[in-house]
Amino acid sequence: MVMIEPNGHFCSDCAVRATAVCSSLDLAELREFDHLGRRVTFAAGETVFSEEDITTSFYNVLEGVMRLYKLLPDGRRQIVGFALPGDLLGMNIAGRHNFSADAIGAVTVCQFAKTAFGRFVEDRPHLLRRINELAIRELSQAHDHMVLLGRRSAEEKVATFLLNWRERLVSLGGSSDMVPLPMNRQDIADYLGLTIETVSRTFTKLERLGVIEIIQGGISLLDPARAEALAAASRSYFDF
Amino acid sequence: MVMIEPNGHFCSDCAVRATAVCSSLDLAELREFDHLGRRVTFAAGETVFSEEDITTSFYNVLEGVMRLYKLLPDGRRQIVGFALPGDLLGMNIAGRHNFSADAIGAVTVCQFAKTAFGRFVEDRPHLLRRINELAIRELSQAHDHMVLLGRRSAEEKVATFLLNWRERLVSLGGSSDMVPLPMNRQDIADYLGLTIETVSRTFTKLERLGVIEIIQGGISLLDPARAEALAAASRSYFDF
DNA sequence: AAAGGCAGTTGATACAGATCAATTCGGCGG
DNA sequence: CCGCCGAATTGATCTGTATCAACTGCCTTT
Repeated sequence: MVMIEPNGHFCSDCAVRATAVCSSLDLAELREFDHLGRRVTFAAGETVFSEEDITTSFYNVLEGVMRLYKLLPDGRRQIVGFALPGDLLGMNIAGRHNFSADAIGAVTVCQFAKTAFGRFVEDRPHLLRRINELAIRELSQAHDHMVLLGRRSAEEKVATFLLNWRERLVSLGGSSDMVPLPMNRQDIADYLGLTIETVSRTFTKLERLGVIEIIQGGISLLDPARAEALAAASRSYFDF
Repeated sequence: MVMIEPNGHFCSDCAVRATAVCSSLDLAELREFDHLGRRVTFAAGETVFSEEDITTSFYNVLEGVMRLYKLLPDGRRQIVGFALPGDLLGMNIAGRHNFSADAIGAVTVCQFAKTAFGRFVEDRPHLLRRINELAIRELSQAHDHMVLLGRRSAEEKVATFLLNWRERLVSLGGSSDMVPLPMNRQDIADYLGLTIETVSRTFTKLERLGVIEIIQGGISLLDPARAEALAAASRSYFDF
């Protein structure tokens, strides 16, 4: 973990300015906000915080991808989400994180001391409303993911994952046919409630079907419509 | 759906006063709040709102149990949660519910028009903070449920469900050995990502093990410690 | 360029839980 | 009290995914 420029950075030219929590702040507030956060960088594989830890900070992801996960005592892991630039981490009840977070590849976050951040939010209901909005959006995504985990087949899971991941990257300015997958197969398996072998086989199957092409560090989405059809729970491609 | 006493009720003697959103309101605010909500009753099996519906109201559960679920186009169902007295429903993004809600047995809710409720919240940050707290608590529960759906065996799922359900009922003043199950086996199956037959077999198994006794409308928890052991992911009962 | 190592793929087999099919139980109307 | 009907249970069998095991390919180190 490396801290850079404790205060030498300005929110006004931050990359995630438009999408993150801070989108609800005006210029005067932003200037104050500058002094609250500090940029911190984590190397690939480093743990940013652990499930049992007492929450002392909020984190705003600026660059990179993180895996958010929970472990069972015997080592089984469920990844509850991947965090991308603009995502806010650290909201919790009872003062403890409810999942762990690792950097996948290098990650830069904007870290806020919980107390200072709390004071800042105190008399800014619009910021609180923005935080609430983010929490509810996440809750909604969590519900969608429950459907996937509880009721979808391996093929549907993988196709859905690829499409959703692509959509998130597109909304951050990514291309729509090349889909980078910075996480490894095990991460994908633990996200989808599958084993690494099943994920691998399903990728291969989708490739054989001409839906995707497996390339270094990701996939190329050859047939998005077909992928949608495989992801959806419709009985067949053309039934209505 | 039956509306009773549009305004003849008082928040100050509401059953869920202490646990619901309204716990953050003072007496003066409560008096104002009286005029915002109206009590509405739903019969067993009635749908309170559907996933596609535009959100026009918030609902505060006063009595009864609701199932919250999402459907796939081909009819597969995932129950994302059960709502009990004190729970707040209707928080959403983009103005649409993100799941459907049915009454299991008779249900009474306190219904608020979204616009009026929104105005009331507007200049009451403490209420907003309370709502945020509830949203984050639900998000945390959602994460726990993802672990269950993605990484736990049928036996662990059922044992975990029974313990968690009991805990919720206890916190509402229920007894701790008799656990009523107002939902049917299909509901439990759709909540746990299992089939009805697997749920039934697992209940029978737990009964054979002497962990529970299956009784009308619920179970009796004979051996809570053993149930905990089955729910947890430890390798064995006594492993170090 | 060879060697080592880890991530990913592929194959063979096992098994938990799904599916299909009766059967039993319990509440309710006549 | 009897017969009906939906919910729950139980049984037999099937199957999707896990598990166990080997192999491949790519990057890294020397």
